[in-house]
Amino acid sequence: MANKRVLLVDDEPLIVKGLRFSLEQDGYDVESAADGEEAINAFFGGQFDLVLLDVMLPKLSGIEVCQRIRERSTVPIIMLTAKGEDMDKILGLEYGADDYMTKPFNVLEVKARIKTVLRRSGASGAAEEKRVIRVRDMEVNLVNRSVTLAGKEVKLTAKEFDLLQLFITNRGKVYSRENMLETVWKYDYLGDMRTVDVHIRRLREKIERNTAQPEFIFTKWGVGYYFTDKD
Amino acid sequence: MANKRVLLVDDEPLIVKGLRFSLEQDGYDVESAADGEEAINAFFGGQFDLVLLDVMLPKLSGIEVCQRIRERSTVPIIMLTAKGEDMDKILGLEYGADDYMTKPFNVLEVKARIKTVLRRSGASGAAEEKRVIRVRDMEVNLVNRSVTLAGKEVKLTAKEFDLLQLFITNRGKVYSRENMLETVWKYDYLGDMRTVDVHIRRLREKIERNTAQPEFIFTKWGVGYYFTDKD
DNA sequence: AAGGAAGATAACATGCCCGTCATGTCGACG
DNA sequence: CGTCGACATGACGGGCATGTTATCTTCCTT
Repeated sequence: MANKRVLLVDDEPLIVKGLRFSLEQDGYDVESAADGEEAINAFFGGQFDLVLLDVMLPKLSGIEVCQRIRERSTVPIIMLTAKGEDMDKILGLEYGADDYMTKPFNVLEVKARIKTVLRRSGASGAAEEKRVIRVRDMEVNLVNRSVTLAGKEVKLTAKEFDLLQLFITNRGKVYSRENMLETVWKYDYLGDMRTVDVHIRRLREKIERNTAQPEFIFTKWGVGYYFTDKD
Repeated sequence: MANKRVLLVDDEPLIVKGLRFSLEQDGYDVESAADGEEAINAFFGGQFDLVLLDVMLPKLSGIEVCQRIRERSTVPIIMLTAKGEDMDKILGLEYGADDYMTKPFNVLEVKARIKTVLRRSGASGAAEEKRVIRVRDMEVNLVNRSVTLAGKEVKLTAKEFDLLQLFITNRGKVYSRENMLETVWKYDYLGDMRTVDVHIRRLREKIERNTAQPEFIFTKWGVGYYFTDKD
């Protein structure tokens, strides 16, 4: 099946970069536009399954773009709004947006919303993904956000679960710390890289029987971390 | 349309009482059973749209009951498990449960899970409920769990949002403090009633322009609180 | 085998949510 | 109109999630 095509409209290069990277990782085809006019041209010049649309745009505001698109299309639209921006009418869907997200967000959130919106619009297409992932005696329920190890529930914090989800849904893939910060943290996070180490450690303490000899999350020296289901 | 029928199986009267009350409030018909044998008899003696099933039961364990039901029915089943109980196989759905919840839970959670499971099983029946509720210039998005007031986002904590959700989806209904503790708090909460007052206050501070003259959440003297959309 | 870089670990700091308590204020009713 | 009980408010403290820093350990390179 062809990849889903996403039109990403934002004038902040940082956001475009981060989202493009992660969405392409997930098998979306991403086209981007940096202002309202570009967005309109791109949209009507192509075929898209979803539009991610910043509200505050040069030339033509996201709301206007949204309305213009809605005049001729029912494509799912997710609006991106800066915190504190006046969101009247967006949420109420008067302009036809299907969902919105407040900046700053993290990429995992965006991906989750995209899936929800696509599923709701019926255009999901993608085979229904696994809700429960098992690796040996670990079970991760992505709906519940719960984890059991040998049948016993393990309590993870939000970040720990996000990390585990990233790893377990991309087994074998090595993630650098930058990578993880880009995906699991909000995109405006500018803190220390060691933060990742510490979260990995805490996660390991909860899911590994022996943190010195992990069974799930491995260290790739000089690169980052990865998850494996091989013994 | 006829009410959804729920079979509630648990041997702890406190749980049965609390869930029964809240579910009936929401328009479910609730029948209950206190042990495994009763459960089987009740189930095959009637018609149910959903089963809530404690794992630890006298006479016949919840897992056995689940299996027996599955031999002849695909009714949605949500298992209730005590913390730390061995959940192998339950989550993996080997015995055919559709979801599970770890005790202690709060009633709002249970209701949310019930809706999800019913929707998933296609038996939802109920008209798709509103995802966004508007009262004057307040918008509450139950999917996002976000609230805007005159277009500006208001950040609520989990409990604050739960309270608001309870109120706004039952406008005009007066809730006593016991009532709220039963619904929004976990059922084993045994603390002070004043706790409710404080949460109401904090919620008011965020959504009321003037807490002394509320527009949304009113005090019913000697009884409790209620939400109204009237001016 | 030694040294240095990278990772693991421990300890601490901060911020937020939540519950409790003490005190202030208000509303119902005699 | 005064009193008492109920509600509102302010302040405090515990607990948890998260991030930072310092120190120890391990692994790779030479």
